[in-house]
Amino acid sequence: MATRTRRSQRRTEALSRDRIVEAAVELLDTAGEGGLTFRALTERLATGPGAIYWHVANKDELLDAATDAVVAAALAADSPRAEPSARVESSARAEPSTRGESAEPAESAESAKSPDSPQDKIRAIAFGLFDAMADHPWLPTQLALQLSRSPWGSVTPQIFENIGRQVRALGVPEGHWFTAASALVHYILGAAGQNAANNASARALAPDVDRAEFLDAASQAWEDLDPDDYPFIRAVAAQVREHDDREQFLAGIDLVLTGITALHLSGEQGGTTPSAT
Amino acid sequence: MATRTRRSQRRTEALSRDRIVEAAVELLDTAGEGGLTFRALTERLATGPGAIYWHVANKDELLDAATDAVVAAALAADSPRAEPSARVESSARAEPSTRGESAEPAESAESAKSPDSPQDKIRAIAFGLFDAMADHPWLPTQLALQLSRSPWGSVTPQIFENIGRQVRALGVPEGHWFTAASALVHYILGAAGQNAANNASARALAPDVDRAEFLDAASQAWEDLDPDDYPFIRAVAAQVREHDDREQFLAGIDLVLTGITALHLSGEQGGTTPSAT
DNA sequence: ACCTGAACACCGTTCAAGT
DNA sequence: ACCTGAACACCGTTCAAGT
Repeated sequence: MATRTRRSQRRTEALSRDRIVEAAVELLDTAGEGGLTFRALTERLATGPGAIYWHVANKDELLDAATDAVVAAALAADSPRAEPSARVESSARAEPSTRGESAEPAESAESAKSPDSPQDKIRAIAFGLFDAMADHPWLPTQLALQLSRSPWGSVTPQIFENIGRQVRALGVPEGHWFTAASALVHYILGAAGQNAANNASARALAPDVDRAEFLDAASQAWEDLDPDDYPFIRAVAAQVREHDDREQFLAGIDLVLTGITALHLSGEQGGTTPSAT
Repeated sequence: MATRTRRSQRRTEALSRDRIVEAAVELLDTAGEGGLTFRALTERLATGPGAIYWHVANKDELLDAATDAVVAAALAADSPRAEPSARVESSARAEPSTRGESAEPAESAESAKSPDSPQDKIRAIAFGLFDAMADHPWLPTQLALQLSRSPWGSVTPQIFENIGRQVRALGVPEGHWFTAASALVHYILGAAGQNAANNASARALAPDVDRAEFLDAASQAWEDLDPDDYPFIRAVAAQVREHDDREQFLAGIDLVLTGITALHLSGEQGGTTPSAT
């Protein structure tokens, strides 16, 4: 059942790489990672496999292109105007604690009260990716796969560059640029991906229950672990349940930002690498 | 050529789940991610597919078991005696800068000079995973896949628990346990995986050149990017080339540790989550 | 309880042939 | 230049049958 063939458009608009990628994203969104096959794709696009292979080298390239497109859209979205909590929908209470709480998060000397400080821009980028992963549950996996296929593929540099510019704007000494940007990128990708995976799993376990209810099921799995083997996890399980995902995510970012600021407050002459530059 | 069937053992020892997992790991190590097929497995174990399916539900479960085994070994290795730089081989110079440099990395009040401070233990766990990924290039990918399949699968809790205990030992207030442990785990997994991917790709590009030479090729790819679109990446590319991977990895960990310490120096009453515990 | 191996359904990819 | 669609090689998984 289901799988309504929306092929009613009757051969309008010729096939193109962009249309194929677009169809691939739709297929991934609706049918999941396993739903993207060349047969499903040919059916949706009303062609044969050969037509697709004329525009795209192979499936990996297609997946990379789909990943690229979604990430690029996420990075572009927060560029004009940062809308950090625009999508917060059900958790509007995230706003008050979103700002200036948690251990004075690293406000740099100069651009502290500016509406778009580097910190704010970093948070905006992070939430852009966070939301993209929530919208496209296959993104984290594909991101990881592409990263291991070709670490200098198009996506990683995109993210790294965007974060890196803000790190530089933060006033971090050049010797620490790579370390600081890496720490941010890895945290953002990892935490956002983890969160997306949590949501996907919870949704799978309990298809149509309320958010609160499935969060219950999620941390329940942690609480079911043997208390002798996993005392720490058991201890944080309850904590996790009570917390808003976005709030938690933001707290982690601010933690890393704090570390970065502490770094460049300490020594200008390149701490970790005495022999560098 | 190659593919020497080491099946000369002549049907000794019966089939078991452990033997299958062991064979799977060997296959993954030698033939890569695509090399693990049920046909290759049956050949190596001299049985039929049915025999394997009696011990293992499906391929995903087999991959999960292989991942579990390798991660468990990595986590167990640093438990008795921390040997942080035991494998450093070519980069012995990592030692002097490994300690107490870079922005005073978070030495907690009490157990500061102890041979096995929580910080040291965290670093040991991190390098255990770092080395495991270097030995098993398929690990990062499988780790990511398992994470998105079932976030509460056996591996994540293992890592989280190990790191978490040290976070607690660090004196972090309970309200920040999850945030601190998350930041560490995500950085460690992300950075170690990225590094492993870099090595794998460089090895693929230049099969048997020296380390220095392939690092060249690696950062070369970054330097080839359009300077107008990627000014930041171009700027750090040279920096990356000159740095030792393990040193860089450690610097990131210390950065996060610094952020964590700053966190709990600021306020004991649970910064991010006013309503928590 | 544990293993065999032929068979099935499905998938990515190719390619001679058309327009 | 762009598309068609039958065909190929390969893979995960099943299952009736053996011991």
